[in-house]
Amino acid sequence: MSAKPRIERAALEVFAAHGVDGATTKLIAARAEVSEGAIYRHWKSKDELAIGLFMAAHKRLSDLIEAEAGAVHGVAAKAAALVKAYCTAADEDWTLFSFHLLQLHHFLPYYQDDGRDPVTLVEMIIKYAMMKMELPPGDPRVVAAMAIGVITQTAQNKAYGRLGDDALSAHAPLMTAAVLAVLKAR
Amino acid sequence: MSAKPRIERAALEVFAAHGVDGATTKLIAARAEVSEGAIYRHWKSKDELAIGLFMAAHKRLSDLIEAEAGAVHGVAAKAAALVKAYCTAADEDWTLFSFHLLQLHHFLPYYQDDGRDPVTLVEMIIKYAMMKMELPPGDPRVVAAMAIGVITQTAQNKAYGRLGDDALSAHAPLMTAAVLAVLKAR
DNA sequence: CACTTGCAAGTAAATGCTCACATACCGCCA
DNA sequence: TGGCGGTATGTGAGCATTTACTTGCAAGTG
Repeated sequence: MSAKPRIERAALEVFAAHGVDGATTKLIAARAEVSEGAIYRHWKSKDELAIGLFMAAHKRLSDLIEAEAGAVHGVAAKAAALVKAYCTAADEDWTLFSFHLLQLHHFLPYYQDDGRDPVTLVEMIIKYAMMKMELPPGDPRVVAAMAIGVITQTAQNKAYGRLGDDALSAHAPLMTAAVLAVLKAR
Repeated sequence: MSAKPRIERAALEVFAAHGVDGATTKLIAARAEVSEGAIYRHWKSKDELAIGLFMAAHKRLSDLIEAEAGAVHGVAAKAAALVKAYCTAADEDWTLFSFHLLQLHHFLPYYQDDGRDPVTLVEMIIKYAMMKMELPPGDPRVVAAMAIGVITQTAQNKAYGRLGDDALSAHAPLMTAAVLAVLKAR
């Protein structure tokens, strides 16, 4: 079996557990049952490996949000779509998702803001809904942050082991109601 | 002027910017305009320094939540108190607060759960309110996470520079309404 | 053969931390 | 008051270890 996917999995787990700076190439190699040199056959540096994994998660989540939210109309449906996007990403690869969640701030300097990150996407949805009077007025940046916070903090607490082993989607109905309530609250 | 407080400030800034593992003792010393050795006159290790700072922030926030929420009655007032506690902590020392916010997961293994962390405190408030039928039933762990997420994600986006330079408390009314909406939503 | 993938041993640089030494501070008693 | 000793504080060169990464070689593949 090829080493590359094994290294990716191992790196993901180690990065999620120890952070990018706390992770060592030795640990990653050991976990993948591969020599350290093997890593450098496929990536130029530890950081390139980390960035690649992070961007994959980032893109996956952004794509899901765009697809789910773009397919429906009305605030309630958009809220449900947002929750569904996060839950799908979390359920289909929890390690990748939690790595993205917990290490976000490490990579902020890297990703160019092409407006395709989750926060900006949600901001735009909210702005549009406010224009159409489907939502009461208010700073869209703050409203977006609060709505996303409902989901991400729940996911974080799950990552911290405070919510048991249920999939994130087990809490989707509750989160959907809460996101919608946040959007409408003022 | 004594070096200890200067080191604490410098460490806080460097930890917040680079993370605990990414921060070097050399950088901290340089920023504090102090020799590296001076750090070790006051702390046994870099980690001890980091843990000390983190715990100070952790305790401050927990104390504020306990005090503010303990002084009022009713769900609406408790929600306002929670927001006020976070805003006070953030406004009185933003560097300390954002360090605590962004590096939380690094210190999770350390703090013994004596039930005095912010999440547990909020969970207990919610449980009690549900018992008294002031809130609709639901998993208190998830409801607490969602309510806190409204505040922490807003703070995180501010830390990421997405909300301008206003104090966190500038958004307190909006956050209070949102937290209350989350608590009641189902 | 050409090319990719993997290994084991190694390298230079960096990191956290120490230690011998210097200086500032402070109570104490003549 | 002023000199004295003990302690707390700060220095910076230096140490052992760890780190990311490299390199020469071998085996698999087509």
